[in-house]
Amino acid sequence: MTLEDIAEKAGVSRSTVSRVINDDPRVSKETRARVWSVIEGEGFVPDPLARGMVTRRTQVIGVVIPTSLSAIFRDSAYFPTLLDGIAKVVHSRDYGMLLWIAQASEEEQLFQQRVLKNRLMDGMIIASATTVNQRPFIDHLLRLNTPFVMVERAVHRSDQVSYVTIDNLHASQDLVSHLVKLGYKRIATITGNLDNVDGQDRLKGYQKALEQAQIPYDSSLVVEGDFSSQSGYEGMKILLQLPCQVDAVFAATDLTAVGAFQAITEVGLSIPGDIALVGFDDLPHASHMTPQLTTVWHPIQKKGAQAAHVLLDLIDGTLASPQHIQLPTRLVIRDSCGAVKRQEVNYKTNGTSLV
Amino acid sequence: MTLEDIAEKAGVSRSTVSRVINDDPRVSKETRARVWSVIEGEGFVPDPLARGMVTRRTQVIGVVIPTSLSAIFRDSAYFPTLLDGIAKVVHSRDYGMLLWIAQASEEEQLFQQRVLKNRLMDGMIIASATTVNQRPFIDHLLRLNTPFVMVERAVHRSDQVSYVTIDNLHASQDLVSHLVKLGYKRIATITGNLDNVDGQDRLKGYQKALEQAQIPYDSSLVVEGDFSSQSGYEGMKILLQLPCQVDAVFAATDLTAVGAFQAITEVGLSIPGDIALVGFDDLPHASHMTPQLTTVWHPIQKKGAQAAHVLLDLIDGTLASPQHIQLPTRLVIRDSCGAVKRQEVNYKTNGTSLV
DNA sequence: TTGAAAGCGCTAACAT
DNA sequence: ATGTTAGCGCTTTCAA
Repeated sequence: MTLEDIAEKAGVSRSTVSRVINDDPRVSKETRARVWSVIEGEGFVPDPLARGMVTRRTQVIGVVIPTSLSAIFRDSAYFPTLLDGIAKVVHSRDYGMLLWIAQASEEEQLFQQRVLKNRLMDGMIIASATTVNQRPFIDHLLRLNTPFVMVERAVHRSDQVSYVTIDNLHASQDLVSHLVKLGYKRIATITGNLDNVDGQDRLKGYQKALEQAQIPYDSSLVVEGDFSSQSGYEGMKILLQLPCQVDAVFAATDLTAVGAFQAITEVGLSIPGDIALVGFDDLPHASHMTPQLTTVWHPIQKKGAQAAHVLLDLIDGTLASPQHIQLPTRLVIRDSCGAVKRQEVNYKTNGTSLV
Repeated sequence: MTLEDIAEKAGVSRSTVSRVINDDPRVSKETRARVWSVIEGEGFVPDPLARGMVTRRTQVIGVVIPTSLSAIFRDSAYFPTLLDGIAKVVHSRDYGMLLWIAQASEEEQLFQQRVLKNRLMDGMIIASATTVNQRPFIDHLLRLNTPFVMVERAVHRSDQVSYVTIDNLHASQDLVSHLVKLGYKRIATITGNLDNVDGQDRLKGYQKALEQAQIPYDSSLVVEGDFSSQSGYEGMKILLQLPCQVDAVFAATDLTAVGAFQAITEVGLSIPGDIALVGFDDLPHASHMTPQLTTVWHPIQKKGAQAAHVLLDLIDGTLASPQHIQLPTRLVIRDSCGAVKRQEVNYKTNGTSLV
């Protein structure tokens, strides 16, 4: 079934059918109605390949989840939530979504090549990247003039790159300041992946909070993790061995907090009695734990949705690059920081908006 | 950059370049080498649209996550793990993956139409469906002769449909039989979505285990859920109100078990002391809980990988539909069923293979 | 072993 | 308001 077939059945030329399909005003009411009825009757859908060939548009965008973080994809609700937000917008604007998930075993470069080689995409969303490896990738995209949006603060060529993010630094700073205010003295942190801007900024926030409270920075209280729960578990083991007793821990993500939680529980210590624990993200994990986790909520789904909107607008030409969007976050105080005792707290009712 | 450009630079015709790219043997060694060097030198990649236009192949498959379960997508590691398995194979076989996630608010029919309308896919993987709504969808796919694979036992036109699944019925039966053997008398279940075959089969397994143990079936011990943790929470609340004391609960998925866990903990009861709790899936949740959850492990990632292989083979013509593949499962006995006390158990060392 | 030419199904410029 | 025509960049006959 082609345009030609429809044209014949409707007694018009194929250009007229094309015009009807593309809502070209230069078609009479009667013709339009007649053609539409044939199209509907036959259940005709124009071939996207043929159409793409001439318009140079595929109505497909790519969503890239790179090596460094694809393992986290499975264990945390972060990426699925982000994808959900992206999908919502992408589908409503009649686009498809080509998903690229890097394999753990694979060279990052090979992965990038595979993605870059695919010419089916009108643009792409980069759902996280390392500050080092993103460079050649981004340079390539810029050179090809492919529209793209990052879902974190761009550090490389940031003046030319669009992104949607949150203020990781200040959100973390406020979270750690909250611990300071509660009287904790030996506050440790298990960081995220420090190749990643989000990880870097969360560490900076921790440092700033201590600095502001005039607590001297102690590098032995900083353990490098990678956003995974395993790194939380192992990081916490290290912190528990320290001669000086740690009294509070900031895990760079809720998933990491889950790992730390397990390590703390295993040695028979209690939260927050012996050690306070806070996370970041407000994933479902956070409210399913006992005690419930104090954390930073941020609009993950909306982040995805915004990124999709920006990308699609960039593709449409409605918007010009670069767009730098920062979404608000919120400190969610629950039980694990020791601020509230024996009382259910839910961010919906108790959230303190800080941004 | 087109074939023509390469052809000119290499001093051959565009058909020859096409032959080189497609590994046609009818090209001399010398010509082949010369053409390749130009291709590489220019970083040329043939346009997939133009190519697809003539071959009727896009090197893209669709992965469909329908309405009924897209909410779960965010909260459970199930779909991400499945996607990871699919991606692994799909990418290694040089295919792309168009992801279709239904929106909660959206009509199921509209969603199906959107997916069906996209003619960019060579085939699709249906990652779960309701037994009712899958019918028109599957009929349509069959009519169009589109290759597709389901990731659950097909009930509609199963003789013509390929699928990759596990034996939900016997796995559940063995799990509940395990509870019976431990001496539990009033075993309840919070089911999965009963519109879904996996949910149905897990309930049937529960019923069979009781029947085999000659425990009379009590419908008040069966609460209908939908795979979500919230349904576990709410279902457990109902079970806790029952006049007769429930002593064990089979949640149709680990996520549901997490919800039930919370409800049990909230009223001050202990697991497994007061109530035993078992789940299904062996998601990361299961081993992160305290006590760790007794559950059924199944190869989710492999299920995705197999489905992808079958689909790609179907597209290649290497395989003929229908393929019915059943993957093995394993009962994972941990602490929450009360079989083991104060001792760490990991399925890697203690898993009892049942299939 | 290579080249010339037709054509996949559509859009868009041009003609009427 | 509608039809005619020329491609988009490939693969694939058919000829040589």
